[in-house]
Amino acid sequence: MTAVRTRFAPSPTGALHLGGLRTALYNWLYARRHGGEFFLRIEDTDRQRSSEAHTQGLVEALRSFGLDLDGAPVLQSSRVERHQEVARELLKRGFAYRCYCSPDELAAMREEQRARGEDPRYDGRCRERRASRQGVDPVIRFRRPDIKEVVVRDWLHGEVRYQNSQLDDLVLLRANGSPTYHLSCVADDHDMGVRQVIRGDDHLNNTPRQLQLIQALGWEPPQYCHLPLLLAPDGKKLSKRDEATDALSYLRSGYLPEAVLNYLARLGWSRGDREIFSMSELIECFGREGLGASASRLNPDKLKWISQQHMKAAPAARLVEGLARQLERLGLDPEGGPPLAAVAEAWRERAETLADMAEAARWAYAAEIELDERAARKVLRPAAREPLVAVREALAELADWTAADIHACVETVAERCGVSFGKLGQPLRVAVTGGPVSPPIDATLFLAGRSATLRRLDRALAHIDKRIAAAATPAAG
RNA sequence: GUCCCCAUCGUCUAGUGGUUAGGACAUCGGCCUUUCACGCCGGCAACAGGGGUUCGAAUCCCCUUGGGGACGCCA
Repeated sequence: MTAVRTRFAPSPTGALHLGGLRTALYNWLYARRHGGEFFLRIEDTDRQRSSEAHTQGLVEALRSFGLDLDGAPVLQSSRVERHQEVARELLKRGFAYRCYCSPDELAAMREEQRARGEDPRYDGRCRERRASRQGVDPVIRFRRPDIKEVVVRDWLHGEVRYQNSQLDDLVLLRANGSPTYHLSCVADDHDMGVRQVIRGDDHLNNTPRQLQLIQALGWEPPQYCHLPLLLAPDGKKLSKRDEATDALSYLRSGYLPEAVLNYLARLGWSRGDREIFSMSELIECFGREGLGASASRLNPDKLKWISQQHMKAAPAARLVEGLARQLERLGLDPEGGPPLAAVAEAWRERAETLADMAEAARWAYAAEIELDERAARKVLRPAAREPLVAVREALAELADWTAADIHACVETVAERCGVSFGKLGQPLRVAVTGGPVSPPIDATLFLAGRSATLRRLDRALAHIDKRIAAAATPAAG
């Protein structure tokens, strides 16, 4: 049995984006599924574009989604000495050489190649060079081995063959001595003991080069799995500028992390007809057999549905925690209103996200509500006055403010006034919540609390009276 | 341009030579109902095109088309 050690290796040049999160998830799931280890490596060898803030952001983002790491994150930049050592080793053993070509010279070379209709690639002009060039710091180039083809074995793509002639002598160390991607990636994976490299499809073409390097170093290559890319809903490439690609934005908008992960897992992976997975079920079920090879588009509607399914199943405590955060975002104070757990229970089946939940529960926490004009016009009409007055009285005298008692009370009043439950319930709902939509009326009044209920009923009654008065006075004009 | 990858309902997908091509989201009807939602029942909807192989292809092979990726002293 092979040991399982996976890693997620993003470069800290921006926030964690959805595609990256999915790659991280698959690596994490595979490791957890097989009792292996999952590492995070920050590929920050390009100091220009990397930032400390982004590194922190990536670490925190993974934590927010519950993808726990084995060991501390590895900063690639902290390993340059090791990379240089590997490069020197290659140099010593003749697998690499110093190249004195200037960037301008290389650009000119590529241009000529293109003009001649050839593929632009380094022609190896420094391969046999002995002498150094005055005042020029050389780069170290890998000496591509002289074999006819390289075969990449991939979980998803099977055997992918590359003609050696398509590969060229890649730069291992820059003129300033810093390592480039291929070198550091290969060296780090080896040193970290990574056995499964699960990464985006955009790396498939890099793999033959890395394989050659690994071979020259006499190391054991890892298993490869190149995942298809994620596309925007319109089928276009996911743009980094798009807000919807920032993984954390989904948490901010009130999606449960496990819902986002469930959704992402199912984009490119399946297990029969099953759609909903808890995190532990995901770990239990995840496997390479279920992986698909074609790119998939993001579908916000499906995400919402999955989110709702998770809202229905989530432990109350998780909902409460998230709801508190969302209420805070809306500037509402949970202290003044009903218990969050009660609100969460009332809405877990009718909110797609925690943000929806908070927004829908606004009336339960806001000091005052605003009457929805349409709803008020429709149900707060003169005919509703009498039943509302009656129910107000009955509610004021109710011994216990419980949902069951409220229900009985409303039912009794409706009967006494000769109207259906709904005919009384809807005006009541609009009076108390301001709008036409809320949980069942008994739960709604219970959540609003007695004093707010009575106060708002009085206001609604006043509203109706104003209407009656307006109708009595001939309209001007 | 060269190389590489991919291709089943609008979307996510099941399917691995013989199925009425299944499920889910969305959508459209209906039921339930105190509003909304949940839930339940039902409808619409797909094998990109063309060649092979085979008694038989969504499944295997080739070509075309379409989409994506890679061709850096970026990662």
